[in-house]
Amino acid sequence: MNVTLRQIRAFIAVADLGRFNLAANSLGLTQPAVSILIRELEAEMGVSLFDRHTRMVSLTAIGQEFLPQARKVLEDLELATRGVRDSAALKHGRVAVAASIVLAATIVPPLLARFLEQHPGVAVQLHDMAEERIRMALKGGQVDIAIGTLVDDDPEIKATPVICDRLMVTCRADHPFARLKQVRWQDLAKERLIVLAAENPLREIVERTMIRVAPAFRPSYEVRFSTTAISMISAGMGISVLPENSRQLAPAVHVRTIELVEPRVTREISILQHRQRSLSPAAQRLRELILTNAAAIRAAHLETDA
Amino acid sequence: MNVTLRQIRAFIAVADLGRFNLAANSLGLTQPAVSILIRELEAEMGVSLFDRHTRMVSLTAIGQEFLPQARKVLEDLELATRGVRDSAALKHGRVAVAASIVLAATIVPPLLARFLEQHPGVAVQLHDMAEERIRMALKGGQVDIAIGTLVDDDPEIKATPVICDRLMVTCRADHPFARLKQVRWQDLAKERLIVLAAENPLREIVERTMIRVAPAFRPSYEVRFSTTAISMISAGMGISVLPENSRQLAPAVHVRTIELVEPRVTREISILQHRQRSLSPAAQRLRELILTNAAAIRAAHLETDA
DNA sequence: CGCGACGATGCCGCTTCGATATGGCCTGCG
DNA sequence: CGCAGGCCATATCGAAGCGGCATCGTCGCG
Repeated sequence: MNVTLRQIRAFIAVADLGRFNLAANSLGLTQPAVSILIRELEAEMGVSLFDRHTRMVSLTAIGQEFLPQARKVLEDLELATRGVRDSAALKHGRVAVAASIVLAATIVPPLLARFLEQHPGVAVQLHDMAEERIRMALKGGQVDIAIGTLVDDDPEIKATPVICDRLMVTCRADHPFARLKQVRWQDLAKERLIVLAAENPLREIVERTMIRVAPAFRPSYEVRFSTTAISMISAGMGISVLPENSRQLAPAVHVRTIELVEPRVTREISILQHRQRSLSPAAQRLRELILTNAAAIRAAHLETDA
Repeated sequence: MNVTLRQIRAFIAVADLGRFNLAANSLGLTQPAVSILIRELEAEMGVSLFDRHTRMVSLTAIGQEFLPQARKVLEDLELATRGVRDSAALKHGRVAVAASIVLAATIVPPLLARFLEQHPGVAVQLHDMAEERIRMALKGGQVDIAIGTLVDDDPEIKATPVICDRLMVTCRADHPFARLKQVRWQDLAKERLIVLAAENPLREIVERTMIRVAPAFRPSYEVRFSTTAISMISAGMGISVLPENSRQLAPAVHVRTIELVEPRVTREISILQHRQRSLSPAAQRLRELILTNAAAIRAAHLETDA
């Protein structure tokens, strides 16, 4: 059994048009070609599908039964391929992107907004999650791409750097630091420092650096979310070391961010993706958009805050 | 747009088997051929459907989306063509059916008549044969289906019950029994009983029952065919226990059938078929027709006789 | 570090497909 | 009643598509 699509297309055309040569025309073939296609199909099925009167052809009972089914097969195929093509063309499709809570609240939304503007048919899901969970979400396939920091190299995950995020001191406007242009890490040793919970990759970075300039130093508070840290700063409970981006989370009036030097510490924010899995067209496009726009968008944001 | 069935078949095979060369094997092609088919399909759609890691291939998100739809198209096509082919077979097929001599003379012919009315092109053969030979005819493939009784279960034969046939006393109109509504088995003990030959399954049933109510009883005559038995009854030589259906064989004026109780004995008449062999469309259709019509036809027959 | 498994690619022969030409049949018209 | 015009079937030939073979590149495993 080897019915071909060409045979079926010919069958439908002849059934619809009632003449072999008309059908041939509509298929861009010649009449003998159609004749042969129909003959093959009939041989395949072991029945004649058309009654050939000299003046025209008409469907046999069996042919009539077969026609709607043949139509449906062709339609379904058409639909399926169009679905795929549309996904490819970003007319629809979906992309799930993960981002740390801070990034999901700062630089990511404008990027997604721009993406959606260009591709309104695509469903975008933003999963904001703790940094440390991103890796698993990528591996598990819950998200297509992620925006975040890769602390240690993972063979399964590919990272493409997008922007560099400086670590800054965040303190209240009435704190002595607030009037300085720069603060050194060792200046932090005398302060009450609010740090993030141990699971957060940022904590690791802060600790590694502090240990070099003030080995005996102990943080005063430990919180899970940057937003909490900022609230505490705002309440005068201490200061914190946070990525530059978090500045956008702070109520601008009460809190200041000051450059932190000796050493300058940056962390790379990258687009993360599973190394083996290829990106869907939508994800692919979003990735490109992020790569080309991220710097600009970030710059714009910091400016408006400053 | 010109997706071909070969491409789709290749796509499904690769998706299922996870390797190009395995898929190629299952399709009866070589690996490069499959490679090209997939490449063409992907080009057609404008997306890659598989991620090729060296060790194996896996579906992309879009591929996963496409797979079930592709499957459905192929399945629908398969179904449609099979439908047509079946219809074709029903147009000029043949079916051989076996039935016991009694059934072949009573309920079977009207069923075949109705079948032929609906499917005039089908050649139907009715093999009337002794009950005990039916099983071999089925196993040997001489007949497609049979109508009869399956005495003991046979693993090779599948039985679908159609109607229940009561055992009745058959006697001449001037016999004392003829005026009764019911006769008990033990009443038979004093009669001259005509029984069927030992090969006939019915004989077994009659004997088993009689032995319980009259252990010492011996039949007076033994014949091979029910028709013979009825002729003998008609000649006043004795009475017999026969299935209700045989009544139709009796010349109505001279012979009566009376209900036989204590116990009521019935035997199931089933459609028999070989368990392994699948039925041809014509046989399949005949089987359905018997199942839906047998009861009605039998009822009609008994009524006209009564 | 080399071997083996797997997919991609290039080349060649064959099958298949379709166009052209032609023939047969029926119908409609003169 | 015969001829002309549609219409489908058949035959032949050329082209293209398809599949097999050989080979290459790559990655993973021992």
